[in-house]
Amino acid sequence: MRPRDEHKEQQIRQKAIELIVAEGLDGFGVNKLARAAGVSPATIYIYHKDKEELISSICVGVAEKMMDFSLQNFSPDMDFAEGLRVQWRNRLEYFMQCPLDMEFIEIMRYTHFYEKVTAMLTISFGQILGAFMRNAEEKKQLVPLPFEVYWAVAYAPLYQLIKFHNQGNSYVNSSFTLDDKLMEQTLGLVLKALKP
Amino acid sequence: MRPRDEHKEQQIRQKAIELIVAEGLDGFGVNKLARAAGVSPATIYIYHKDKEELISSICVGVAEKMMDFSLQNFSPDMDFAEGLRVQWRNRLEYFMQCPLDMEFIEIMRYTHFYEKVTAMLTISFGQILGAFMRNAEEKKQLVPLPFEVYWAVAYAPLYQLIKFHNQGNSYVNSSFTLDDKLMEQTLGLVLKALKP
DNA sequence: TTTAAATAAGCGAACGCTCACTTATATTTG
DNA sequence: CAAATATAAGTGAGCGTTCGCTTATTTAAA
Repeated sequence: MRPRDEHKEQQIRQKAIELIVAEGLDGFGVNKLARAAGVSPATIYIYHKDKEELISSICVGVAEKMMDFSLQNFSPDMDFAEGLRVQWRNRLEYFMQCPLDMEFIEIMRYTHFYEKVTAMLTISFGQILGAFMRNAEEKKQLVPLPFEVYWAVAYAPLYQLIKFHNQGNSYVNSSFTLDDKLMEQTLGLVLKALKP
Repeated sequence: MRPRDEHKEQQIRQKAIELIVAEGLDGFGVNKLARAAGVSPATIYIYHKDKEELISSICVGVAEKMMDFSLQNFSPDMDFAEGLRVQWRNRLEYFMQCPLDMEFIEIMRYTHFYEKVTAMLTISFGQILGAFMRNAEEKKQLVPLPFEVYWAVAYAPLYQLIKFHNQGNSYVNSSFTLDDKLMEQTLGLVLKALKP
């Protein structure tokens, strides 16, 4: 039996992300991908049932990687300010290291492919971060809040900054670069909002 | 000369939004749209140069409508807390009245079609809200901040709540509905973060 | 150790179908 | 009639997917 060339599957996944980020979900095609990855269209169908499953599996793969990354050096028992800072740092570092992954996920977020990702995140992410929130509340380091309100205040600002950075400008400034100082300044405001 | 049936153009725009929200940008086609709107494909090309321009113009139209709506009863001279509350209320009301528009814009946000919208928003939105921010700073009702940091803290949480509402759940709760009380609670936290 | 059968990877070419878009024709107004 | 709208019926291009075949590797009988 001829063994798989793992490099080929890697190429397929990598080029798929690049193509979708560059040209969007429309404009992405299996034949185009095959040409870009240097394989035959038929080869793609050895690894994936169809186009749907191909995109889905890449989506879930990237999301898993991102989740693992953002929980590095993090524990739900941490003090609130410290734990939130670790997560902000992790997300920022991931986005700096893998900007393509980040853009890819943003594109997928509003497609039906993302439902599977949400299901996964709910299980792994939700449990850990739910515990983190409850612990912080018990230690009186966080005002008691519905989870959604907490999440919206605690994380949405960071993602918005990353969005501004990715598009390179905001509604008033014609250029914008996110750095550590800006992140700390924003995190400071968020902590001010959430601390009792 | 035979006059245009304006109802047809309206139908085309409305059904295009419905189709894209229901099936995503891929899965959206001119022939499908024609069938849904009850016109011939060729009729669409009387009103629009090509598919690109069709989507673009709908996108800009919706964004303009949304922007006008969110600036109702608002002036850059308003007190900070009051002005921010008016904007949050307007956005929430718009989203309650036109949930399809909101989902449509969210889908378009990460496509190249959105560049024209960003350009438009930068001019109209950015100037008014930039002025609002500077005024609030001068009145000592808002801590001095880079515009992007201000925007991320002031608006991103609301959009995140709307996102949770649209998808009907969050990472820990299996159902979520955004209402006035939750909005006020979140706005309270945001104001706490931004006030000196 | 040799070698042929077995098996899965991999490929180029093409299939059927849908796509964005056009053409030829009819309809409806001033 | 003149002129613009509206349409039914296309068009070629490109899509996802499959087919018939070759290649690389393992297995195991001779």
